[in-house]
Amino acid sequence: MTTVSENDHINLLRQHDLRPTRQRIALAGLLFNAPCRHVTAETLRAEVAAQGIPMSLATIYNTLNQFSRVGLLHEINLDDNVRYFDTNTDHHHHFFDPKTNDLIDIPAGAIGLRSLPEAPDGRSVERVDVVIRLA
Amino acid sequence: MTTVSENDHINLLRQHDLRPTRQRIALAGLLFNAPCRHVTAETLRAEVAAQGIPMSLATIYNTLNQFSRVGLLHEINLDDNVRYFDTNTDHHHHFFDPKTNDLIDIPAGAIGLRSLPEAPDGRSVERVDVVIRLA
DNA sequence: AGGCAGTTTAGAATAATTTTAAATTATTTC
DNA sequence: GAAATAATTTAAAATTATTCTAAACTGCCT
Repeated sequence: MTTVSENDHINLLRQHDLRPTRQRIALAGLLFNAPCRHVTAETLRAEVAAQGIPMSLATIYNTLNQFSRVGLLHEINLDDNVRYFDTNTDHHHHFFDPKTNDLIDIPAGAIGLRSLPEAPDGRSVERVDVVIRLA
Repeated sequence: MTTVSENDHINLLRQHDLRPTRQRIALAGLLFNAPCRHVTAETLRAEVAAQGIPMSLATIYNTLNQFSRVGLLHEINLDDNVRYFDTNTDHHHHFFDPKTNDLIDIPAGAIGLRSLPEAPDGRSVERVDVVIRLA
């Protein structure tokens, strides 16, 4: 009864020193089967519930944070004070629709940044994030 | 006892259909005397307290939201789930230091954006926000 | 199978913000 | 200028998102 992608996810978890527990495998299944997803703890909880998988909200938060920490997810903060998690961990940018809170990925190469200002004093640039807000 | 800048702030408030109450005048004084400030409800509350002005936290939140609504402030959301308010309402970008949560303004002209992707279907671009995250 | 460490869980705790309804204060009217 | 009116402020409760706690559970190693 163990599907192919389930085994992939078990390996993925092991590679990141995360025990492949039932709930982590289920969440990996929801997150990593589609190519690029944007979820919050609540949207993910709704999906989990829709599949009838029993899981506490604390586990969803813990798992999102763990996946983030090991680099399987990327965290984004937008207007509403809710954490979004993006399964696309490549460097990229976003369209954001403030009406629906929808996010759409933009590959890093699709936006050309010319003439970035110097970082202050001894600091360096870690990353440049562009959000194109839609009307 | 009414200072020049206080009268300016009273006019500013009136221009935006906000009654010049004691607390709105005090907050305008703290916010709009310096050229460009980044505050949160809590940092502003600390300043208010330091000046010995009695004011409830709810009023600070209400006022920040009202100033924002009429365009006197601009709201920014960053890593920590706290709302920042920027007294610079021109279109501009930011350096952000995740260690200290400091924000530094970057004038819009200092960043050249080439080749923005098309907005999806019938949507249009409202604004482009660039955050340069420092390490 | 047994034991241990890592996980999950329900529920309490925390943090940021908003709401409520009563008290206060700025404006309007006389 | 004082009374009436409507907007504002306030303390406290409510709400929302998230984290923490300590007990129960489960994967893993032998």
